Amino acid sequence: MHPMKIEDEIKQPFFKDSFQKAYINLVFTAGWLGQRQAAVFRDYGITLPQFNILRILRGQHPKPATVNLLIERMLDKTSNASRIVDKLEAKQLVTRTTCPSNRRAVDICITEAGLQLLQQMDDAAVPQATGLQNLTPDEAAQLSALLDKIRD
Amino acid sequence: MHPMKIEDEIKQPFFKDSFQKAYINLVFTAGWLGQRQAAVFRDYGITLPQFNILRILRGQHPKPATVNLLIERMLDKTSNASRIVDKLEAKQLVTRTTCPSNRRAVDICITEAGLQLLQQMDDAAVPQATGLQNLTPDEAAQLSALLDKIRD
DNA sequence: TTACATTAAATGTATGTACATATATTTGCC
DNA sequence: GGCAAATATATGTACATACATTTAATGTAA
Repeated sequence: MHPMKIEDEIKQPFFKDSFQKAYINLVFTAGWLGQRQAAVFRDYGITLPQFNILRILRGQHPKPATVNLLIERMLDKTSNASRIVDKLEAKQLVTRTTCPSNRRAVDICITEAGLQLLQQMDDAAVPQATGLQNLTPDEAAQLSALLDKIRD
Repeated sequence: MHPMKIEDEIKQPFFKDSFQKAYINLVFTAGWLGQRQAAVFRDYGITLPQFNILRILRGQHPKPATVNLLIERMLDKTSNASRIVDKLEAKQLVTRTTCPSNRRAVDICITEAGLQLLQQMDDAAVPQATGLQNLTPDEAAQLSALLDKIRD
């Protein structure tokens, strides 16, 4: 199931124009990458969004983070950080305590177990498996530039 | 909330390398585009996956499609076509009848109302609103080539 | 023809997304 | 102080994803 042009992947012989083709390719490839990543994370008992939140928390450690800070730094701003933290708390990878200085807010901290899990994944070079290995550094930069331009 | 480099979007001042940056940019941009599309579809009472299935069914019309065929042509192969068809059936945009020649399979057809909805969206140039307007045709082709290479 | 594997679709369960709303706390203004 | 607006988080609901399991129909081989 290796090299495949996008036309073959979705069995659509042609596209209206290069814009439609690029769009479909973009959505498809993002899903493709996400699924590969998810498969790796599954071995560690967490999901990609959970991993991303853990990573943010490690960046703050030993300082706590609030839900607001997590949302700010997440890739998907509209997702529900609160419920992702629920799952991490259930796995005892993070702790939740109401912030003493502002009792509306919640201080979220990564636990020792959480840090160990991330370390274990680092050691296995999991985050490096982004799946863009087929590009040269130059091509990766080109890709970033094109994507930035889309959102301008 | 317009031009923003990816560093600003997720408030991460720098990336490990151009691969990590391109990866994060790719996932973020795909989500960004998806959200814009979803907002447009909402006006028509359907979601993006529902729209994609309707489009496939129109391509087959007046021949029916099976669930298997839908999965083959969908962008996300692992999603659950059966349940997306449920929603379309509830809105009477498609019909489901067991295939006479193979009673395991189900013949799915787009209804007149479904065709009219798509026509209405065509007229409003909804599918054209892919959001890649900022690229030149050349850049769109470049983007497609890079994405194909990622999956090689 | 019965028995077993294969195929097509549906269903179950956990997770996440998207958006609206609710609850509690704090802040600012009179 | 008291009250309205703003803020921080949580909850509700609909939809979709991801993957395992189930149900029914078909194919195949002893």
